[in-house]
Amino acid sequence: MTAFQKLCYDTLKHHVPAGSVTTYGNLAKLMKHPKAYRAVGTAMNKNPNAPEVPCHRVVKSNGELGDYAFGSNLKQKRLQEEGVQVVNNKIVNFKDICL
DNA sequence: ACCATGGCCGCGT
DNA sequence: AACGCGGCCATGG
Repeated sequence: MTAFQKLCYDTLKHHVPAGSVTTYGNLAKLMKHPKAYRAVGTAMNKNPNAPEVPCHRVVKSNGELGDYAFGSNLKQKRLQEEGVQVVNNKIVNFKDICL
């Protein structure tokens, strides 16, 4: 496990509660690596222990689900179980629940 | 050390 | 509103 990955997982775990979501780009900013959003996706893909580490709460900047290591269908399921509405592969009220 | 690839982003057309 | 395109950066071969 690299330091960068640990930073991703910790930041995510501490900054994004159930019921809300964030984006790869935003998570990168929170880590003080504003331009590493792409690398964040790579890290999420490695995804050590989901859903312990809530990588399913990280979505695209346009409100679409984005991908998921275990299938975007499962990502949607996980989100809905936390009360996040998803319709047509997009987050409902994205602007309101995105940090 | 080099190259390619990805759970991406924003801008321009 | 839908593409295309270049930029960015950690990983793996």
